[in-house]
Amino acid sequence: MPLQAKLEARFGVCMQDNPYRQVRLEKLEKLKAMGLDPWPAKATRTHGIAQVVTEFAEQTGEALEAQPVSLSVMGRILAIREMGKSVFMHLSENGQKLQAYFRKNDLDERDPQAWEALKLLDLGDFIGVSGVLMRTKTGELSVRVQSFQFLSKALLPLPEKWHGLQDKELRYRQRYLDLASNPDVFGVLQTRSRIVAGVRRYMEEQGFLEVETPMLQPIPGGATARPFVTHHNALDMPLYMRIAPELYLKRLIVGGFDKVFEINRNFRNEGISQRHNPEFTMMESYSAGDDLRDVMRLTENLFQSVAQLCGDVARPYGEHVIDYTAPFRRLTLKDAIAEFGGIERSRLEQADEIVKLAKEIHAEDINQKTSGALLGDLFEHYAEKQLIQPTFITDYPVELSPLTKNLPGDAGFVDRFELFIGGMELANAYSELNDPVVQMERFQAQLAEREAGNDEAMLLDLDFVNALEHGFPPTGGLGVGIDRMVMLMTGSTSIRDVILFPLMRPLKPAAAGAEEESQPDAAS
RNA sequence: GGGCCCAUAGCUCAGUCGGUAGAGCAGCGGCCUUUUAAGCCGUUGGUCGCGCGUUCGAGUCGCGCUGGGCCCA
Repeated sequence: MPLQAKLEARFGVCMQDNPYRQVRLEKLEKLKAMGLDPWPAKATRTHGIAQVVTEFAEQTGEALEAQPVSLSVMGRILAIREMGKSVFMHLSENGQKLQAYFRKNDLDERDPQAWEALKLLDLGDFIGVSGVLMRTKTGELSVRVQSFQFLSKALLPLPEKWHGLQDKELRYRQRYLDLASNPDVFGVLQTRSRIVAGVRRYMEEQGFLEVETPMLQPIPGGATARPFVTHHNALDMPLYMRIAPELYLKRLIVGGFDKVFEINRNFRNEGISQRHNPEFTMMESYSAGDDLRDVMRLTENLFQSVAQLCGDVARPYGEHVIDYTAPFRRLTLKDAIAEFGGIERSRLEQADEIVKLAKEIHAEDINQKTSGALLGDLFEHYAEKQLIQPTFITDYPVELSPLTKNLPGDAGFVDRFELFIGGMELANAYSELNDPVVQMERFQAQLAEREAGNDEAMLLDLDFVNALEHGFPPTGGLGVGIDRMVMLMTGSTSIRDVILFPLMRPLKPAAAGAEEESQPDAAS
């Protein structure tokens, strides 16, 4: 597929050569000659198509004849079936379809040139139709059109009506065409919006207050990840796109809020995969007075509630059916390694045995890693992908969790869970570390790691420690990956299918133009 | 980062053993006043992703590049 040429044909210098566009430009001229406005400012209508489809779903043809319903709707033309002196079209609006039925006699009654104008309609055009509802022989609800109006003349054709747009690259690059021609895609992304609304409603019902904290941060914190760097001109300082809102949300707890949450984007400068997009959406919450057990209940009830919102607590995903009925299974990290790796549990208590096991799976940098970090590698290798049904993994090594409270009487492990579903990490939660002295020690350990070359290790945020010094109540914190939640709920295997505009590499170094623009800006 | 695969008409896809490129949809011209991927007749449309090579001859074989997909780490 000559993608470059195609996109140039759509956007670039060759656009005038597109024969489809030429034909439509000629139709456009005819329209204008007839005194019609191809792009009027407003559509006059009485109903949305979805409204008509649901409101009159049960009305019989006889009922519609006995008591005629006059209405006006607008939609995009998705199909035209011409039959001599009558024409059928499917109009689409917001993912719903309604048939329009044009008869020459009907149109002629109102406007002698309407039939001629009808022939200037193309697939992809938006029109408004006014008429009466009817049912066809086969029972399809239709508008018998008395008059119609151009609302937008499309100059380029939509993808094929039956197969839609299949090429994944084109689908992601030109999502508007994907949405316009693939009803399933439209449905998934519509469901995403409903899920986000459902999460928000659930959190509010639990007494949480939605807040907004900085996306541009001078010190990126709250997670171990590489940030995107940007620059503030007026202050002449580097700023970082946030990798997590955690440290700011916790400041709000210090400030006296008892239950807060935020649904927003995080940005991590790492690779792209079926489960990773550089910008992704998290719901993060903190509730004062709660510990990890409370957060578990909050989390499992959230997932159950969202699954119900999507239709059923048992939802298919790939070859599995996932049951979101709370409570979810609880399993410690070590028990998970033992269970799924078929490993003697006692070996996981001995540092030298852990090293042996790590060597067996060819873990990286074994010599530089602590036992705790190696346990993390063992878990990833043996257990993660096996965790299909919702499972809380608990008791994480402290090395992997610098912001989490220790388990009582155990300096090596912390009171944290991650929720795994469908082999993916869906949520991450802590009993939040609220001892400022220990927090400072943890930051210093992270700095040491950074010195040793780990550029994902956390940076010291002194103001955050200062906040803790003023008193931070026991708090349960939670982060939920919204994109992955939508993947599970909609049966999508790639995160790109649940993000409207996933990041794509530009086709050519066309960003050259953008660079030229930004440089004088940066210099000013 | 490693491996495998894909790129042919606006879209969806064929293209055999290397012999000057095809279908359906869409478009254009006709016929058809209840069609449903409407149907029937005719017809336009190609930098076979880009480059180099092998060959008398390359969509097809080789190498490189670009973009994408899948699997693995």
